[in-house]
Amino acid sequence: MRRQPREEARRARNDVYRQHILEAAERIFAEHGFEAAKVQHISKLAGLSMGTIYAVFPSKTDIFRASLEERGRELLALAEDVARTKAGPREALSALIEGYIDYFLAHPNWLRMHLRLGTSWAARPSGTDSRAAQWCHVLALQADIFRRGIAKGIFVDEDPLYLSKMFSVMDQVLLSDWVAGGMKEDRDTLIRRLQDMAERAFSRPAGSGRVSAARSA
Amino acid sequence: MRRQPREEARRARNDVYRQHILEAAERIFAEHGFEAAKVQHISKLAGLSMGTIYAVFPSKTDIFRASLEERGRELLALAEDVARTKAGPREALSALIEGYIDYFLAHPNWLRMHLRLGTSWAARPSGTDSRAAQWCHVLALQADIFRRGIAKGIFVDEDPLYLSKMFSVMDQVLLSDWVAGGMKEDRDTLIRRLQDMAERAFSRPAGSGRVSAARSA
Amino acid sequence: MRRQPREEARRARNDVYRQHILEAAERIFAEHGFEAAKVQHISKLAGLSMGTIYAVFPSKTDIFRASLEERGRELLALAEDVARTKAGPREALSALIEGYIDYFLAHPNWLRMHLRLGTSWAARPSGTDSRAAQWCHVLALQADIFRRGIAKGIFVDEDPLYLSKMFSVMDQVLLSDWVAGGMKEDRDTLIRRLQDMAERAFSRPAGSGRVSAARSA
Amino acid sequence: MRRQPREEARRARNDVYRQHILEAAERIFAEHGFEAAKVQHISKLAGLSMGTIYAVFPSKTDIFRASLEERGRELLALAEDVARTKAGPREALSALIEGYIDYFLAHPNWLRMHLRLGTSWAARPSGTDSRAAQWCHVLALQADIFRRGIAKGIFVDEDPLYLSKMFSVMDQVLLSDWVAGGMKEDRDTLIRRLQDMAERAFSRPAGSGRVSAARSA
DNA sequence: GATGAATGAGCCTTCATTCAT
DNA sequence: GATGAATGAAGGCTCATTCAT
Repeated sequence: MRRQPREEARRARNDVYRQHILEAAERIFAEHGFEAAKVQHISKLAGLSMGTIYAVFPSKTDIFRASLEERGRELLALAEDVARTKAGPREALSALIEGYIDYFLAHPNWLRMHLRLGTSWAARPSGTDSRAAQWCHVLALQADIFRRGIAKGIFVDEDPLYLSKMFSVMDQVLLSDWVAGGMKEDRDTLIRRLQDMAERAFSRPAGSGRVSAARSA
Repeated sequence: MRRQPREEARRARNDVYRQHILEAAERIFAEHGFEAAKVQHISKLAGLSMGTIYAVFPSKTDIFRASLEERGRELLALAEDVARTKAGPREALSALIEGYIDYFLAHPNWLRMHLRLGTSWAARPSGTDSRAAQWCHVLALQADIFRRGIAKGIFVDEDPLYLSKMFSVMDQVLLSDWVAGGMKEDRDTLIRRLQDMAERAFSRPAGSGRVSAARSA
Repeated sequence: MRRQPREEARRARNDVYRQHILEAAERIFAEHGFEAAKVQHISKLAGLSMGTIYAVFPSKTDIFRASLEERGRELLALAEDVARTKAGPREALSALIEGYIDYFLAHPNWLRMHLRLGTSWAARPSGTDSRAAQWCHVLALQADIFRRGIAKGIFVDEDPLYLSKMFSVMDQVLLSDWVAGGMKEDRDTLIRRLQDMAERAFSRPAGSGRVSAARSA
Repeated sequence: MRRQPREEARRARNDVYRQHILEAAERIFAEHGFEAAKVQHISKLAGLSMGTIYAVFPSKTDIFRASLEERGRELLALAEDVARTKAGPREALSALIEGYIDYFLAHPNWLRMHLRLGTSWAARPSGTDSRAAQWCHVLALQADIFRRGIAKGIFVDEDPLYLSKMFSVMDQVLLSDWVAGGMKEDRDTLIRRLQDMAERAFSRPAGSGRVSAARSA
């Protein structure tokens, strides 16, 4: 029973280190990419010794994975939350947009790191890692929203997963464009721009189906 | 005059090697990314010795750059051609879609490699290399098409560069989705899907013209 | 104030390594020459890992240069000291002989390494490095002693730089002969042999030149 | 019997190649040193293909060795000739000086290559090769001249091999100084300078020793 | 427990040597 | 016989990981 508090203390300290390391790592990974990033740099930036880093994470790859998964989990939770609470597909999409943009604004390094990966929305990421599974999960949740929207005639009749991927990259392009442009626009402008784009890209054109199709050709 | 044919032969052989190496390299780079790709692997896949590889390319980095630039140049030429010959913004966009899809279908590994980079449409690509400049050029050409379309009231009134980036990733997502799905759809289906998506995403919604246009200007 | 000792300790350890590596390297370089010497060998001989070697010296070339320069600096200091303190050219030469022999006896591997270079007293050493400049400096200092001796009618009327080079190789031959012969003679014998040789080779023969020649014998 | 002429022709052609390659090699070795010299360069300079080079010499090392031995043999022959024909030690030394200087003036690249080795007069040259043996032979022949001179009271009473080595480096320094200075002095000046130096360095000083000293002056 | 110096496996690149033409 | 393109073993250097303090 005496060991309990000590164990707790250890765990608490470990968690503090964990977050601290992840933040440093994200910045390094964002700036150099996985391979070019040196654990030494992470250690320096975090102000922790190599030993401490390796006491918390078994390997460089694990740090990377952890970052991807941890943030991914948060995004996933966000998507799940939206999927659970928002009945209307349009409202759900709108909520996702707000949620994602807020999240990325809060974690710009992770955004850059994520953008660097590029393959996120591609098929088979190099490692058969759980990060891919996670991302698939996010895409699936989004796809589900699209599926419901398609069924209701709100969204265009395309493969929901395809729409889901399109949605994700739109999100990413918007933000990467924002990063590239010096992060000048404010949150609401970003949200509106993405809302507009999504509205256009995914909404079934008025009167489409049957008749008006002739006009769109 | 006797030396001429020999020199030509050498050059011809060198070009064959060059293409052969680039193809092998693109596959390796596509699968592992630049850093994790080992020249040894490229050499094995190409069925050529290290020495031969290094007789054609001075370094691993040069192979990478060459691939990016060579293909990039072709894509750029394509975009320039479209920009020059197609007067109407809508026709130009349509021609780009056909051109890109045909090109990527012919070079799937390069597509994957390109997708891996991810940063193409992001701000500051890792190296201050000409590849970035090239990509910027492509984006600028596309942006010009959008600018003309916006001026004519055909496309939505958004930053043309932003639209240009969106267009590029849509292209890439479509194709990466196609790769992920086992390359089942045929060319025309792909083109139509992308045409539809672009039409929706970039065309000024019917009725949005006229009145509100004044405000947005 | 706490960091001071740690920093000092690091520096001290680094210096120990530095000397240790240089000693091992000198032996390897002495035995194989620069190109044929493998860093691996140095590492093995020093009992240090590659990483440690490269933590102290940035490159193989730097190890070589460091050795040449470090010892060269000591020799240069010796020559400068002699040039400064000894008024009479003959005493100066004598002091140089003692100094050099003592120095080389203390650093036989460096002697062999230096002998290998061979070009020390030749025109254009391979690298346009400071080592050449250093050696030139030593030769110039010696030449100055000869110049003064020539002016006083003590030394033969030849190009001082030529005499300086001759003097240097005599030194080297004596010692290399001593190394080749198993290092049997003691310090004083070596010094006497070189003194005698230098006396004969450089002193103005009796009766040559004017009057005072007689006194110089 | 038909094969004989063909065999002879082959041998003759081979000899022409051999000399041609050696000359090119000497220049390359002189300029870059053994390790840094590339067989490719030798091939280019000689205007012969790699295959031809390797048809004549089994390896790069063999080219080097051949050059050293071939020229060394000529020098050895020269020394042997002098040793055989010149009775008086002083005349012999004088003849050697003329012979060496003429030889080196005729083969400046070999001189530079030889100077680069540096170890000629050092103890144990890296390879236990015949070149060392050869050089030892030259040194021994010279030593014999000195021995005779010492016995006659003409030369100073020092180890003849030591004197022989000293003589060799003096030769080399003189020539390397000449090379360094832009090869301005003419043959006779060089010979006189070396004669003077040798006379001073090796001759028994007047009045040293008893009787014969008078004669030696 | 924390440190950071030490380790050494692994990669890019070169060049002596070979062999198909 | 001559060619020179192709080969691949080997070496300099880096950096993820460990362990003595």
